[in-house]
Amino acid sequence: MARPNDEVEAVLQEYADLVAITGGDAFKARAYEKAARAIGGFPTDISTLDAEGLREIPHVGKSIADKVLEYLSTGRIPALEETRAAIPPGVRELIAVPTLGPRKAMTLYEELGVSSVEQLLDAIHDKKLRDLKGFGPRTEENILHGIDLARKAGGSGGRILIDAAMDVAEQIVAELSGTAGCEGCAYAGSLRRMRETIGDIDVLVAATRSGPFMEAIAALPYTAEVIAHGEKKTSIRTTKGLQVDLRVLPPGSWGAGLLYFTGSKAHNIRIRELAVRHGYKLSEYGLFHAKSGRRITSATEEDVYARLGLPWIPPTLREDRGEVAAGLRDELPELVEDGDIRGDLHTHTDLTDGLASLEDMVTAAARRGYSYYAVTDHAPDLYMQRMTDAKILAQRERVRELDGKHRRMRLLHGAELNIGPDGEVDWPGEFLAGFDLCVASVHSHFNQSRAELTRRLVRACENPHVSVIGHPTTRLIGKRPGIDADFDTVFEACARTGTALEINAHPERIDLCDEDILRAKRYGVKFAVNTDAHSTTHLPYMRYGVGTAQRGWLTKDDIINTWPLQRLRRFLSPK
DNA sequence: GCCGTTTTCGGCCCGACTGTTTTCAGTCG
Repeated sequence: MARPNDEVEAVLQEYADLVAITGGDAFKARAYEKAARAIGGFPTDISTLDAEGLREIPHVGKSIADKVLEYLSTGRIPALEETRAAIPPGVRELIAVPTLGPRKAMTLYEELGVSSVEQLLDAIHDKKLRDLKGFGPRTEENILHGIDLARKAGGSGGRILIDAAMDVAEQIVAELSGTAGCEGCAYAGSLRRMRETIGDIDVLVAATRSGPFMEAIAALPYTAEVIAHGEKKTSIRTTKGLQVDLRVLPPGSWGAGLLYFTGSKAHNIRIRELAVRHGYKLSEYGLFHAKSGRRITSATEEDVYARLGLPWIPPTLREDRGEVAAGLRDELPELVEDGDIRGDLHTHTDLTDGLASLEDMVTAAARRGYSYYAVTDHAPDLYMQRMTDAKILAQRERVRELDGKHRRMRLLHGAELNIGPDGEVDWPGEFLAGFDLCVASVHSHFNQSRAELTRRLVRACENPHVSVIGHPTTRLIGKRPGIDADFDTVFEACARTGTALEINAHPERIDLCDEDILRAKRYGVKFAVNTDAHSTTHLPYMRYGVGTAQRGWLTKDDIINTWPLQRLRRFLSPK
């Protein structure tokens, strides 16, 4: 089930949309949008807050706090229901069509009575849009195209997994970097912030002449369509339906441009407000004096932040979750980095469902420069893996033989236990004691009650041999929601028992996610960033786990697989 | 509707591109 925060976020966002559609005060609509986002991302369960507590959430004032309380106690907000009554639900559906916004949607409804995508298609077919002011033949085409795209994107909201976006972005950056006149090229946007899914890719180029880059991107083999083509910006759609926006900036504007296009939007608004308070104006072209219009700086992100009294803020923190305030106090966390990771603590081989042999996995891991590496194949309770005591003990022999043979990397022999319906795991304590570490994860019975799921995870934490809870929510992005356990209780149990929570770096999982990490950290939990690699090609997924850990404000000390082996072993020893 | 070391009123981030316009509204990020 959705957290109350998510539910209220959706309700407030709906109200914001309806205010915009009905032509209400645009600032009021934005106020509701801001409050919706703030509540959705707020770490505390809002159903536990009173009016005073609610008003401590940014952008939540008296009016919205009252509406939230009303919603939480009655499930209704009269003001919202009145507005709903005036506007059929299908009208709101219209603004989900690209190129259709609240104004056009309302014109369609008022003038033609259109209140669904179906009716809109009929109206276009009957050429009824031709008579409307502001609607021309191209508008019709764009709407038809937009409907088509929205349908193809389906329920995923058109976002793709981070690794797929990263592949495309790195190819494009390589291509444009090699184009003559390129003085800088990088991807920005949500990809640079390492969000778990990516809506579109933003690529920046620093150059004095933009033409060659606009032509280069339009000519890429996987460019299916040029959506917009201008002097400063070109947007294309790839053959896989991914939108890429290319911006070419004067080299002197690089820092301000990179800052602007990295976002997030909420972070940008925050620092622009800061700029205004200093008597400046900040745009993608630089930081300017508001009055004289004279440029102060824009060459690097560091320069721009510094003039606003801030240290450089890592992109993964730029989500308006307090990073600006922390920066002003010089209290930004020293974030974990890729190079801090000393080993991977959750990996598989072809002894169970992995694709590569033990030797190949170990060789590939050593090549990554790890100082230790754990092999954690599935245990017997996942019976399709056909694990036996004899097989895992034989594997242990081979692991011991390989230990230290590859660039002196130390090997840990472990297992990924299955957390059964009652919280039990595969082997009794005396057998588990033979492992260097045990990861324990939920693999089935996802639909138990909240109480059962919670008790199940807590019992696993209480097992003295379980050191890490693997992919704690078991979600698969775009395919399966996470289990409905009371994770605050689970986090508390992890902290109490000294059990680490995994940040599973597989792009389909990213589990825990950034918001869960922020919540868990407040309980004093430790984390393990693991790839759950089933092949050598999965080992590089570590970067997505580290990015997610950064988004959760984690430092080296929070993450057990950045620790020296001795300290790690102490953590892994039976509790 | 929210917010406040210039303000409790009067602001609210800022700019690019498209399509319909002939000076600008709407949408998007």
